[in-house]
Amino acid sequence: MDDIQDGATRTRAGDRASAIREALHDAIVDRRLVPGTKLVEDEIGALFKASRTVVRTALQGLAFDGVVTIERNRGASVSKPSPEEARQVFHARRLVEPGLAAAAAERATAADIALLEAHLAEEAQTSATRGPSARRAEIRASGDLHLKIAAVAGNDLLTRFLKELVSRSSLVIALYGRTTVSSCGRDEHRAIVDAMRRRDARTAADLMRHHIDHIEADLDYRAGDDVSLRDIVFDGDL
Amino acid sequence: MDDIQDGATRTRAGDRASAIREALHDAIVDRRLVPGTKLVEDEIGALFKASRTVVRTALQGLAFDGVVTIERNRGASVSKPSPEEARQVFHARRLVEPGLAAAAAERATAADIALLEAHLAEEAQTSATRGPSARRAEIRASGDLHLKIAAVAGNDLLTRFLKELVSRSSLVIALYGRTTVSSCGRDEHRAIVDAMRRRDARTAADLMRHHIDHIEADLDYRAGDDVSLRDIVFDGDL
DNA sequence: AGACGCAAGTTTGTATACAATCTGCGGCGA
DNA sequence: TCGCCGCAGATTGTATACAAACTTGCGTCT
Repeated sequence: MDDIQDGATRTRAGDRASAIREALHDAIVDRRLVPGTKLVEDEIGALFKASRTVVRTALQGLAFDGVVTIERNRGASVSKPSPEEARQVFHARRLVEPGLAAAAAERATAADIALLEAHLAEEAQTSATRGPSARRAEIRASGDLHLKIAAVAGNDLLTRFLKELVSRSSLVIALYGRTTVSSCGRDEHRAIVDAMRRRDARTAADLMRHHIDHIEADLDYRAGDDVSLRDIVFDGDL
Repeated sequence: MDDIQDGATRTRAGDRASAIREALHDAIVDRRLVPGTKLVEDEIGALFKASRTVVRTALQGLAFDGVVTIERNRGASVSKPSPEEARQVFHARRLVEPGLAAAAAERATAADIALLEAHLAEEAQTSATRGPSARRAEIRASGDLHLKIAAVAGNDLLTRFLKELVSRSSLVIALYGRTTVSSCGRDEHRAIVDAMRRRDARTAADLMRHHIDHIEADLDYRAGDDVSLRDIVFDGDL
């Protein structure tokens, strides 16, 4: 918890709580803050030069996003989704995203497609680069495409919900991901966008479904299926 | 804003913010608080004998649920979804609920079915009763069945999301509903539960889709498509 | 008479003070 | 030596005080 301030989208002053919230949110989905990290109100307040009052509202907002967990009298920490929660995240994505992809395929304008293609190009570029910050950019970009598709579909509620799902996915992958990244294959992304350009809603939905299956296939949920502890202590893989 | 305190599920002391939040949430979906009502922090604080601090967190929570809108320096008020938002709510429900119904049909145990049937019985009873409070109970119950089905499907994330959608639907119906209630036909509810007992996921999903269509068909989105005012003043229906 | 502007009152935004709770360490006793 | 009790530090929960912003109504000027 050191180089966070930088990432803050220095939004208009006045909504400082939102600024802090976004900065922390970014740090979490980027995995600069790993699951389990304690988030002490005073520390964050000092970091952003804000009183505990505004830090608190920021943390509460993150708790609603599901990326932070608040326990009474225990404070806030970066969420550690259980395997069960992780499964539910992907179940929800399988249920929602194909429909979103189909809707996007039907509604996409030329400008929308251009935006998505630009995103693919950017993905290709960062994946060529090496280094930890490039890798972070890659992780983030892979989730961003899903959000951009949702935006094209044009339903703000579903977009917000998917944003939550993608954020949680980032935590899940951090905890249970086998390979550190790879996962969100760029080829699959390209295929989905291609289907959209062809206005092929059915195919876009199918490709999206498989894509999500592939992401989840890279996970290994054995890591304390109940509340862990027993498995962790006596198995010792981790 | 008078007889709210009563409805408060006097939950365990300690989480007073949640108690206030639930009480207000109930009051809103019950339409005891109509869209547009201003929610002043001091008033609510006096009502619940709590400081503005806890009232604030409660209101922020409701804002995340989407049933309350907070404008900077303007305070909180019960949300007034625009026709566009209303359409998005039902679009989201059409996308999510059939899949939820299918999942519920596959997973439902005998106990689950019994619970849903009990709910149907209760619905039948309250719909026989007259009076405003019975009508309120009916409105609430009709939404509750959808949530119970989601609970059977066993995905907490989707259940939470649907809870938000149902709450917003209540506001939408309050604003754009043609008939005051009727809408959520009990017959359709029964048919859905029947399909679940038969483990007929496909039919359950189809019935749910049609059911949602029927609910939305009872709406009339012409009612100030932009920001109203002009229409309201010069049309005078209301 | 109408419009503009100022000032009082109301309401929210933020900071800070105090109380309650939890955590960890050290001493005491078996 | 091990375990339990209790105190001290740290951290959160709640209340309150003060500052900033908005709203409203009145008075004055044109």
